[in-house]
Amino acid sequence: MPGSPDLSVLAGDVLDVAPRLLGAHVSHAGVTVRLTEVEAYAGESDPGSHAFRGPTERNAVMFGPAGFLYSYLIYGMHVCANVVTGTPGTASAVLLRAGEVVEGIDVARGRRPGATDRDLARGPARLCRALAIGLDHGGADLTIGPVRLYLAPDRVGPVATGPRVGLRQAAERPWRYWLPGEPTVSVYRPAAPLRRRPRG
DNA sequence: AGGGTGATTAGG
DNA sequence: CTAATCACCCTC
Repeated sequence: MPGSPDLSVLAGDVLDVAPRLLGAHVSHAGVTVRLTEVEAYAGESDPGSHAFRGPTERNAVMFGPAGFLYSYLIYGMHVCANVVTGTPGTASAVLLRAGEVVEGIDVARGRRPGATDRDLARGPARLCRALAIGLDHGGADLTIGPVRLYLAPDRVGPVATGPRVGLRQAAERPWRYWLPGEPTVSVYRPAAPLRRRPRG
């Protein structure tokens, strides 16, 4: 259910905004997902962020105003989606890591053959697949569409935090946020160490 | 536990 | 141009 279409809260600090996105709804092309897990990326001050080394063609939208979509291709196969936050110049964003399909589940099933309902949007690339979010949607205004974001009108209960998934840089920052107890929260191994440690 | 896949980026 | 890297998912 749509909350407020006013996304001005996204202009705040990304560490405040990220947990507020839990419980928000993302809608596109017949499917709606309720977010259960996100990660904060703090732009040029964050070694884990795509914007750490400054503006490039790919990350340009992150340097713009809040409320736009940053989508990118990872490992030659998968698309991941972020909501741009903060004020122009800050380049911060929130990665949409997982959610529960609350609308259009038959459509989502068709896009994720073989997946269980729990896994339909469990993981950032799976979430994009279930929602049919592609690279073309990068730069889209989330208040106008086609991809729409509806913030949760009220507080959503307890929020858990922990290290972000899959990063080798700044892996210790506890900037992953999720709704504890939700079955749709993604679970993946931490990033592999650069070199194997000597046995011990 | 291991492999697929191709854009993006820095550097010569 | 080359080579390294990569905010992942699937299958074995």
